[in-house]
Amino acid sequence: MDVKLKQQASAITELTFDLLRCCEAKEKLFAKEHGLKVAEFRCLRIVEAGKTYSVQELASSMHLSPSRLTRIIDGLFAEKLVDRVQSIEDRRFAKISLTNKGQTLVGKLKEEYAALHGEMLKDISVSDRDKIYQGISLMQGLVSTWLVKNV
Amino acid sequence: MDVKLKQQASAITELTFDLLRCCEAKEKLFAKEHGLKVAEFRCLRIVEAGKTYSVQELASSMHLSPSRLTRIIDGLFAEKLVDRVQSIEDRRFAKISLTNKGQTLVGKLKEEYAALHGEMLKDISVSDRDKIYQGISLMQGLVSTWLVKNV
DNA sequence: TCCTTTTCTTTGCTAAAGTCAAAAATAACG
DNA sequence: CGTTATTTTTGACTTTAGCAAAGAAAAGGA
Repeated sequence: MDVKLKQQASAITELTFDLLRCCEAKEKLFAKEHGLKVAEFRCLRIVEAGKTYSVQELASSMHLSPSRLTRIIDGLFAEKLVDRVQSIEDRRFAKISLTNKGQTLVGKLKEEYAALHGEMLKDISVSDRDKIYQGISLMQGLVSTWLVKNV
Repeated sequence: MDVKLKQQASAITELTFDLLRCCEAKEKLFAKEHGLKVAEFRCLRIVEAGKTYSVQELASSMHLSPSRLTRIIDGLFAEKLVDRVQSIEDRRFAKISLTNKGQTLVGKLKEEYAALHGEMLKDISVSDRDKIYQGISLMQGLVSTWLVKNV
C-alpha cells in the first residue's frame, strides 16, 4: 500500500512535470498570436467583466507579488484594456476593472482559448474528456490546498 | 454533442489554467528550498545518471532554445553538477552528463519531489489517484501532440 | 585538395518576468 | 494628534528567455 502510493506519486510527478512544460509552451504561443505578453494574457484571463479587483487580489490569485502586478496592470492600462481608479471607501485601494475594449478582448480570448482546447479534445470520447476533467480537477484541488498550507 | 464538447473544453481550459499556476508556484518553492534556480531544477530533473546529452536534446525536451540551455548548463557546470565534454566522434557536439555530485543531488531531488507529491496524495483513495494519473496522462498526450503539429 | 555549405554550440544583446526593500499615501488605533 | 498598520508604487536587481551573429567543426562538391 505504501509502495503503491510511492509508485503512483512518482508517475504523477513525472506526468505533471511534462504537462506543465507543454502547457507553458501552449500559453506562450497563444499569447503571442494575440499580441499579448504571457503575463498580460494570464492576468486578463482571470478578470471578469463588471467586477473590480484590488492589486493584491489579482496578485494572490496569480501567485505573484503585488509589485509585479502593478507593472502588468501598467501595461494593460497603457493599452486601455483596464481602468484603474482609487477606491472611494478606502483610498489606499486600487479598483481595477475591464474597459469596454478589455471586455471585448477578454471575451474573444476566452472563446478562442477554449476553442483551442476543443480542437485538442474533439477526437477523443466524451468519457475520456470526462476522465481528463475529473483527474485534473482532483489534482488541482490537491495542489491548491497543499500550497495554502505550505507557503 | 457539439455543445457537450464546448462545455467540457471550457471546463478543462479553466482547470488546466489554475493547475498550471499552482504547479509553477510549487516548483518555485521546491527549487528555492534546494538552493536551485527553477530552470536548473527543471533541467536536472530530466537528465538521467550515466546518460549523455547534447545541448539540443536538452533544449528540445525542455521546450527552450539551445542558447538558453548553454546558460543553464553553464550554471550547473559552475556548481560541478554536470560535466561538459566535446564529443570525440563529432566535435561540434557537447556531451553533457551528471557528475557524481550531480547524480547524488538528482537522486535526492527526484525522491523528495516524489515524496512531496506523495504527501499531497496520501489522503485520497487509490482509485482517485488512478483517476488523476489517467486524466493527466490523457491531457499530456493531447497537448503534446497538439504542440508538435502547431509549432 | 580547397572552397562552400551545413550543423552544433556559444556569445552578445535585448526583452520579459519576477522579487525585495524602501517610499508614498492613506487608514486605524490609542 | 502621533504612532502603527495597510495598500500600492518605485527603484534596483535577478532570473528566464530568445534572436542574430560568430566560432568551430563536419560534409560535400568540383
